[in-house]
Amino acid sequence: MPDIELLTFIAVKAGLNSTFFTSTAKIASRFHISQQSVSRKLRALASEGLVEFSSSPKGVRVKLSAKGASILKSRFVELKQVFASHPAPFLEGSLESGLGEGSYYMSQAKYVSQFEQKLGFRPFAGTLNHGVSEEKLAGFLSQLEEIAIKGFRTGQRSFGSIRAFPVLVEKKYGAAIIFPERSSHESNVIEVICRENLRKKLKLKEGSSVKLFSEKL
Amino acid sequence: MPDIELLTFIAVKAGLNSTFFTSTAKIASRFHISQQSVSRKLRALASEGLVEFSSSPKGVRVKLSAKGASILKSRFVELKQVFASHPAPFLEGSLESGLGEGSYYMSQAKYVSQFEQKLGFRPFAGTLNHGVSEEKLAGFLSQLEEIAIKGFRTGQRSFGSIRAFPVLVEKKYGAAIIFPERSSHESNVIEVICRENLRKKLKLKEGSSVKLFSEKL
DNA sequence: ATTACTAAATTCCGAGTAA
DNA sequence: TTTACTCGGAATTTAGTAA
Repeated sequence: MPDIELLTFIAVKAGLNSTFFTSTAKIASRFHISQQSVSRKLRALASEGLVEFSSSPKGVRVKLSAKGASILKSRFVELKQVFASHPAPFLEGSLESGLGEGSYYMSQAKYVSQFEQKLGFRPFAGTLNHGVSEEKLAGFLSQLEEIAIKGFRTGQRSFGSIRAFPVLVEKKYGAAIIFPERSSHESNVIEVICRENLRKKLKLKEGSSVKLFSEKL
Repeated sequence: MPDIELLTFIAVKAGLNSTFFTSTAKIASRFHISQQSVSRKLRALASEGLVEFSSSPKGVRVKLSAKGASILKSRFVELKQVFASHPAPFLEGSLESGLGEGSYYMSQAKYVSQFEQKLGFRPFAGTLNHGVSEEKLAGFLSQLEEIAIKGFRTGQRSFGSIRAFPVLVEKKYGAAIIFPERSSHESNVIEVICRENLRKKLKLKEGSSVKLFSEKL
């Protein structure tokens, strides 16, 4: 595998189209490796066709090749995908059947009172199961406020903490995506608690499309 | 030094904020190295504090740490400097003779309908062959949006995918530079598909100078 | 001052395998 | 199925130098 570190260094110093004159020793001290290694690595990049390279007792002259540039470009595009993505302003999903574990939480007063206090609404007893794309979910969640709902114990059992992300269903109805403590975030199905009985109010049935919006609009 | 390849892979898969569940064997086959090496490298990333990592007999769960994200971010900024610096606002070239392979594509309905849908115009049947400097081409392309045109099969043969980069000819006419799947990008001659018969409209002849502009003006 | 060869030291990798 | 340990061999690095 080509030494991307060094290739990137050359690209930054020389740009895409110009040559760059320096010495292997200078590059070596920049990377805290030996002069010999830089010499070897430069020749390796050249033999792979990633740079044009010539050396003399005066120093080395290096230039990115088209192939080298295209390798770096593809890495740039990858990282751009990570850092420069514009998170969607809403998350579209479809209603799934089933009540989900969440319904049970709604019956626990210690959860409900926290929801009321921290989310600003008292949730309807049922929850919506919402089928979404995992990838879009991650991007959408990253722009939401995260609210911690504490766990507690009753005589019988312990209830774990819950992570809640406030959203607006169809830009209107106060709601929150909830993740019980140990859930992985990797499901295609998320649970949504709502102020009202949205299943009725919006006449939802299985497969209905539902959009969740960020509250920051 | 940390394994940036793997770190980038994790970033692309998991994004900045979510966890990613997979197995060391899957990652291994992606990179063509052994399962053992992936295991070792993941633990190395974790011990350097670049990822949060846990493993079980079910698989591995990985998440980028803040430190890991910042390392990738700095590499992103470096590459941005290289590719997004001062790209030429246009690409000048000269009309070459010949029809090019592209003309044939224009006769394939499955390509044409995709062009129409994704590029926003139905291309004229002919293509322009445009002689340009390879170096300038790379820089110019880097600032353009890239649109994927999918390949397909007919009874007789298969047609590969095409990469298309929307441009404006002479700041006016909707067009796109196209690269058939296996072409190398390293030719001096690129093919341009246009909304109209520019050869007539602009009274072009062989050797005529033509300027392609980025659509983002 | 350079680059880069040779050889020794070091690191890295993966097959085999336990848990 | 998993992960990850051991260990022998492969690959990489660098010190010492020649040119």
